[in-house]
Amino acid sequence: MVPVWERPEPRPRATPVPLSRAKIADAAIRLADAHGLDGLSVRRIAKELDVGPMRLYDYVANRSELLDLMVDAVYAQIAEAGQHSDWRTTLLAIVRRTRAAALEHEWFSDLLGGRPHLGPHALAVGESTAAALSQAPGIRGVDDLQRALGALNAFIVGALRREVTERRTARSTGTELNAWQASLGPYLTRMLDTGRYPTVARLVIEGAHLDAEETFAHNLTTLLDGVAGR
Amino acid sequence: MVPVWERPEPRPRATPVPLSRAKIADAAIRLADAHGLDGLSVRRIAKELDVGPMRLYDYVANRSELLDLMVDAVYAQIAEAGQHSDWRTTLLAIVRRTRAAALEHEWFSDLLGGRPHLGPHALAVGESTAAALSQAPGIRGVDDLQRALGALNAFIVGALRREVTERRTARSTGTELNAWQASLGPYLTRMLDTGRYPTVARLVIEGAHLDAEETFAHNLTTLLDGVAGR
DNA sequence: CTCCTTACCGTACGCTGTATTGCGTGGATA
DNA sequence: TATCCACGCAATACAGCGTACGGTAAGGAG
Repeated sequence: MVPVWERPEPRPRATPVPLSRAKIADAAIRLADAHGLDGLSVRRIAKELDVGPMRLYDYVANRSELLDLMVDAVYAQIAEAGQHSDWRTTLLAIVRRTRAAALEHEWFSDLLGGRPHLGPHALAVGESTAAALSQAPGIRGVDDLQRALGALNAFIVGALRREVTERRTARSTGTELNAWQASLGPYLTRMLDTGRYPTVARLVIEGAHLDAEETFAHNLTTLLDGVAGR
Repeated sequence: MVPVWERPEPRPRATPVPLSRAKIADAAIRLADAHGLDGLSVRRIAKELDVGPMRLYDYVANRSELLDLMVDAVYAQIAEAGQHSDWRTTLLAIVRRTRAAALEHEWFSDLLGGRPHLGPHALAVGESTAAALSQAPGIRGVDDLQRALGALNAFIVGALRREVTERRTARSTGTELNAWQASLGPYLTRMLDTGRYPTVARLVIEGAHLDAEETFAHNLTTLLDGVAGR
């Protein structure tokens, strides 16, 4: 089976609102932004487009192909980060856009690292990243590049997942304040009061005020320094 | 609502095979190992235990609490990494066990970073990690520790997700060889032949032979050097 | 004008997680 | 020991999911 991006879009019939993969992806993204990935069903997308559920399967083979489409649409956003003069600013631009995209479309972080991203825009981002990284000092051959790329991607995936997860729990316990205070708070408090987790306790108590963006940037810098051979 | 780990297990009746949270988690883990997270349903677990589906809801509030239980069971495995004399070997031991667990239970990597891990064993692992890391030179205060912990966790989550994903696609295209060769292979080949992704092409062609474990260890070392202020 | 192909759509199936209802039995109490 | 009640357990039911399938109607060709 040929991947989604390669199949020709079925020629639209003379319908009042002809469908297209882009339209489907847009609707899906809108829904996922609003209700999360769990609230995203083929049927809801179809309803959003005023269409029977099975119509979508003329454009997409699976639900997961639909997710691929959404992911690549986000990569298109990310790919708009231009090339800069030196490798580091280029990388910083790409990563910053990635982070922005992940915070705008939180479901994106749920999909990060979950399946290979092979869409054309994902490849474009990968190309820019690899090209920039290959310019770094300390990257001598293909092996160095592959390793460094792995480290960078791992950090991005992990950090963004973490940040989105934190943001979500903060939101769910913020809006419904009693939830945190009535269940997890006391539970955690009691756990920490056992004295079995002194370091964690210190972290929870003393260190809640770190700015997420600053932390992200700091760690990214550290990592880039590391792979660039300092 | 009190979290799973805090609620008392319902006292088992005099049934031939009394249920327990541990037994449920075991069965669930067995099934998830065999059929992945998608093949894991409450009903199948119940059938595995020769029990009606709703029986499980006496021990667990919903499916996601069940996943929490499974995750914490894996953390119990990881927590067996003992303490060593210096911070670095301790960390290496923990991380190595984590990687082993993720490769043994591939679904674990799907859950990594997806929701806060607050089970008692997860907390224990967190404590060991934090305690070890706080001994590293270059970590001066709580803020440094929090940042470094974030970087380390991000790397672990991202790297393991990546590795498991690669292993999965390799397996699915290895067992069903024509699948890769007949769909993704040509697609990728054609994409790379466009010349739009030269660096990626170089990576795909020249650099497939890197050992996963070695790469992981290398990058981990780099990162630890970085956060420890070298 | 007729026929045939083909794009489309409604219906249906097996599955999911979970709420609810009712039964039967074990243990505490008189 | 007899009684009763509470509670452990099962079966049924429901809404929603992804998607296979078969009929229908419409467009182009002869």
